[in-house]
Amino acid sequence: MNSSRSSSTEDILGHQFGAFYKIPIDKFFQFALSVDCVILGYHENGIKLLVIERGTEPHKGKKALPGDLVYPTEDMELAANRVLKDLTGLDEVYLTQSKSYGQVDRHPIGRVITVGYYSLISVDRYQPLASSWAANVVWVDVNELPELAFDHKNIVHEVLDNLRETVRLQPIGFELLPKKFTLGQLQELYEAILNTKFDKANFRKKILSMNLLKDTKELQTEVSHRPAKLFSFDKKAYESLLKKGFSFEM
Amino acid sequence: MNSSRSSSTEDILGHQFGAFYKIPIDKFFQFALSVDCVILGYHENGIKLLVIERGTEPHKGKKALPGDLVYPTEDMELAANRVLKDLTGLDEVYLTQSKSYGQVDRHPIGRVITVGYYSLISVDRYQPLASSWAANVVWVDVNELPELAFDHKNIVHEVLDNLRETVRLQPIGFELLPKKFTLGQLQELYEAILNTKFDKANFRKKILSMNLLKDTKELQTEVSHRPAKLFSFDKKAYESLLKKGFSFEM
DNA sequence: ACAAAAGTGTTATCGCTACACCCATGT
DNA sequence: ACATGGGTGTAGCGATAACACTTTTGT
Repeated sequence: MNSSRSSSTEDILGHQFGAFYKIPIDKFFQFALSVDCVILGYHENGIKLLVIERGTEPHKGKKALPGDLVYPTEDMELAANRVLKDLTGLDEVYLTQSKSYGQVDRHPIGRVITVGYYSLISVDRYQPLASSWAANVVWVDVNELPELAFDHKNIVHEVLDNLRETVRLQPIGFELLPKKFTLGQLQELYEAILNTKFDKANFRKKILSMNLLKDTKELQTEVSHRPAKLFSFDKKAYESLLKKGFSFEM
Repeated sequence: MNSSRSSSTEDILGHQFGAFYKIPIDKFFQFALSVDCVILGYHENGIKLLVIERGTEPHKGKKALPGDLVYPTEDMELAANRVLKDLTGLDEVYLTQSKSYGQVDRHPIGRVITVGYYSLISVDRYQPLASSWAANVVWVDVNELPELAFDHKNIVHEVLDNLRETVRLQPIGFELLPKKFTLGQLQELYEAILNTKFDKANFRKKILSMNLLKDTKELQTEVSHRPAKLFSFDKKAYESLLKKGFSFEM
């Protein structure tokens, strides 16, 4: 792709500030790009993060976000999907770009820019792949994070901040639940993310009044109390409401 | 910094997926990194974007976001500040990272990843620098965007979406106004960003009830109607309210 | 019978909307 | 005097918080 790149001192990129006049353009093509995935799930009333244990230096033995270098001819979104798929077996899940991190000294081997991605997955769909590194994968509670390699702690915290904002304004919480869920589960999920308590009656009235949930006519089974109705998120309804100016808010 | 980088096939970075086993690590250090700045101001009841006209190919003659390549030893936030300072003479203004853009084919010269930054400036503080390229700098209304080079239109639109969300949840609108402003100006600003109308009385009651504005005891001058009080944003008050669990919302 | 969580109804209050009205200044 | 935007008060409505209560299942 760039084998024929000019290495003259001309301002080929057209940047206006003269910052790199007289500096060969090749000198700027020294960066590597990686993606790091913040994969979140919901389990046992808590938000859980998928981390791997590093087997090599630097930061050997520490927990880290799953990630990888991006190939020079690979779109970075594709790379993030690749990491996610390799690790969890899942694709077609919620996957969104977060921030980028590029401190000069963040990686000992050279200038590596990393782009954070975050993914919300339904834990019941997750089956760790039977591969050599699967043994190193663990879920940790986001309220009890271990020490993480590189600047991964920053990445996670910024994602969680972002999630707390987004979950209030967009119906993405459902990504963390099974297709069919009870209102109780939904409420507990919101309570876990936002670290609050809601009144049961009021929570139900609010969410049901939005007409975003479809009653599946099924009931919970194998619970030692009154079984709850199972609902599913009605994406079609949401999209048609959006067009009419509806805005989700919790 | 990376002149001593190993080019063995070892998995030096410790990535777990085997994606690049047998591929020399050097092959991954072929990216360039740039920053592109979405510099927004508020003038004549509209949100304005600072663009430059490109003098060189590709996209010669088109309008583009001001940006530059990042030096291999430069932090990208620093690069964004550099671009902003070179162009507007301003520093210490609101400058935040937006998304990154890395489509394989987004730049003809090679694999250039760009990180979008956005900045909110008070137009009354802006003085275009007297430099050779200053003549190519223009403000355009964000509702009447010209064709933009590269994927810059995407960048601008994502920043504006982001701004509309953020301005409702954080008191950043003030960055676009002079230090001292009237409630009328503040209301017009919110109306311009969110593309709505507010009731004057209600807007005032809401914003004043937050106790975030300091009455400067000064009045507007040279207006042909009753002069308005001038307020300033009380950052101290905001920060101490934050600690008590206050959350801004408009 | 009891525990445990599902599910519902009622009331009081708070906040927001809509709208009417007055005020100070320049022309 | 009038035009213009600044600035304020209030009545009514709707959403929400708080809380009590009933229902259905398993043990």
